[in-house]
Amino acid sequence: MKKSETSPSSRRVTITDVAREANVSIAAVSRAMNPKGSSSPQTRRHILAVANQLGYKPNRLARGIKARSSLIGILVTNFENPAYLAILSEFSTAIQRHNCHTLLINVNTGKSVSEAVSLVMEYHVDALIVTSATVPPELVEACQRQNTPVAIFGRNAEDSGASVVTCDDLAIGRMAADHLLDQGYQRPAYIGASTHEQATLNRQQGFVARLEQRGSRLFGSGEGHQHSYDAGYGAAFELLSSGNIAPDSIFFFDDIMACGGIDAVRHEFSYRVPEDVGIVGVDDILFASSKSYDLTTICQPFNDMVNKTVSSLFSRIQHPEAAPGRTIMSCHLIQRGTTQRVSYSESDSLLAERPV
Amino acid sequence: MKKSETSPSSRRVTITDVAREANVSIAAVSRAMNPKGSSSPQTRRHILAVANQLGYKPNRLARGIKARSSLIGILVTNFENPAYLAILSEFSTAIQRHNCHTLLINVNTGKSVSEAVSLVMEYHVDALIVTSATVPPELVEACQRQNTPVAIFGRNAEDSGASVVTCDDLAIGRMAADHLLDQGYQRPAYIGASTHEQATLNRQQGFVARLEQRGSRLFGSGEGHQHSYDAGYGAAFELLSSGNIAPDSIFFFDDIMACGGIDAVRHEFSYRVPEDVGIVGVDDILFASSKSYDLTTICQPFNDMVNKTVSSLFSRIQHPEAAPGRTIMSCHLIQRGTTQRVSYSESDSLLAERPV
DNA sequence: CTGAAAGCGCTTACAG
DNA sequence: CTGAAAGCGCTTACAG
Repeated sequence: MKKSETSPSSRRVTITDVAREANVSIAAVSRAMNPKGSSSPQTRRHILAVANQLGYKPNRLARGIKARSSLIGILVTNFENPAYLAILSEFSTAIQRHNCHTLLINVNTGKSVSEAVSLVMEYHVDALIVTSATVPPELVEACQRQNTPVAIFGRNAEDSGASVVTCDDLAIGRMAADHLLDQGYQRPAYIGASTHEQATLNRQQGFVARLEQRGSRLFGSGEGHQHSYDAGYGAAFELLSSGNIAPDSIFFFDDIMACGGIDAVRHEFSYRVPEDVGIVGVDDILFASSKSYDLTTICQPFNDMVNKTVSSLFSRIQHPEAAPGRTIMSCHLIQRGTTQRVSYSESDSLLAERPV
Repeated sequence: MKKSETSPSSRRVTITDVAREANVSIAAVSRAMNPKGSSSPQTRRHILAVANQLGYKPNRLARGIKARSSLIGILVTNFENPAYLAILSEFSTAIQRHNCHTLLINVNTGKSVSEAVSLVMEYHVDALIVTSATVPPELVEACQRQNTPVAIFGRNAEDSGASVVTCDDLAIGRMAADHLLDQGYQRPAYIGASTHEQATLNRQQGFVARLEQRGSRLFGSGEGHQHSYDAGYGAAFELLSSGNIAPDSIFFFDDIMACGGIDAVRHEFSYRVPEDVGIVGVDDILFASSKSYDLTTICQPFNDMVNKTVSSLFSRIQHPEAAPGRTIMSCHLIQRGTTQRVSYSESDSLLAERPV
């Protein structure tokens, strides 16, 4: 106490200060601070009291050089999709619950995923989470060789060597197809995001396969160039403008695009939703349940996915030899106002007036 | 090369490996890696080549214990406000541009701001950003004594000792009042978020002051309990249900609440927006410019604010003695479809049928 | 410009 | 259970 009282120094209090004040070795302090260090109850109590009194907090950086850093890296690519705010919130909460912290890497900066990975490895993160992007297997392997388990969230990366937690995109596509057909829609279309993404292709594939399986087929498709409202709006506009066969329903890659699509349908063409055009999205973002959109959507259990990702990572930190697992979670469809049709008579349709 | 080739070890390559391979001291390597270390051009070139070949990346944790950590802590409290996804994205981008990284702390976890601060200090972050929350001045001072400059983003914290970058909430309130009055609305109301927040009170105060200054007054107010769609919906519902004087326009604390409000107005009461009820929000979130909401809003220049915050922090890292500055940015109103009225005749109003 | 050495704050075998 | 010592990977005066 005396020392720290009199010195107006800006020095942080270190383990040495605590050791001096408590009349023990720094090793003793280290052990007392660490739950699994051996320390007699009295000594530990005393040391902890002194540490507390001095306001001592271990320097995590110094600790990290020998032991673990308590840092979990998270690579985020999807800053346009509103769903990711909740996902990020859930991730940081889960990570903090494990007494670790989140090193956030924004991969939008024109930085490639590989660069981002190598960057984050400089901090010796204890684990690495990659959201909605794939990572070259060599890279994953390189991380794991350095005892850094990797998890891929929201992408069904086969043979990645990483833990994978995601939903089955084929199943999502089938679910959308079933629902639209069940509701009586007859000319379903698909609007995906970038065709560079496997997820876009997989949802389309599942969608188309199920349509054909039930004797229907795909009545058009479009592509946005990002996961955004504008992209969905634009793609829907183009799809419905093209003179050919007008679809009577659209399955969108995600909700944010679907919201753009709904607005294009309503405001550019004055078609009614769901009577003239049915809409299905994916994600159940906040605005999907708003009165204005009231969007039928396929809901991925994001919170469960996040928690599964984090817990699997921490168990791999404990058991480094364990093989990375794959978890495919199941989604469920939430029916809302954009797909109520069932007993809808074709003759009521505005679209029916157009040459089909 | 020979060593690293033959050893299948998972050891990371360290400065020692590079020194050995390049036949120089580790000090030489350290200097060569550091732009401001003195190193002859040839030596540096050679060392860098070897380092590169070996795939050497300095361990930032080890570096951080003597030098700076290159970590910037960011405390986030607003994971419900969609605007924060873009803000977070911009922050991480700006920080990465400075070759630093983002330590994200979620303060929603029931963790108080003070706890979060002390936590982040264990990582010896080079600077600390606090978004939309205030920090006790003692805490700020404690950080700055340890050479960690603090910035407060989006809250007008007077005498905080921290750098402050925000907008003037009083001015925002006045701007909303002027606009509603200019558009011919006569019974403006205010719906804020938690009354515990100074920002809520300040916007209301500016709003009311300007109304009265122009010979009008506040026709009711409400409170959501969070910054959320549901809170806005609920508060608007209550406000319009209460039998007294029905407001003909509502200024909401932020856009996400305003969107809830619009939907309540339209779907619970079948009032028309903007004819019966005008709506103004704040933030210009993505959905504010959607066709469905088309919300008049007061736009804070978030990107400029973020960049100003980051650059001011980095300049304080360079010049620790410099006094923290205050930057009050100016907002602008974006007029959209929720407030077009001007020449609107009172007799057309649905609301006029109610006893006023 | 360069190397040897001390040191940053912590952890972890190793003896006792 | 405890202390002395070595070590983690790096940086930074200090001599040369």
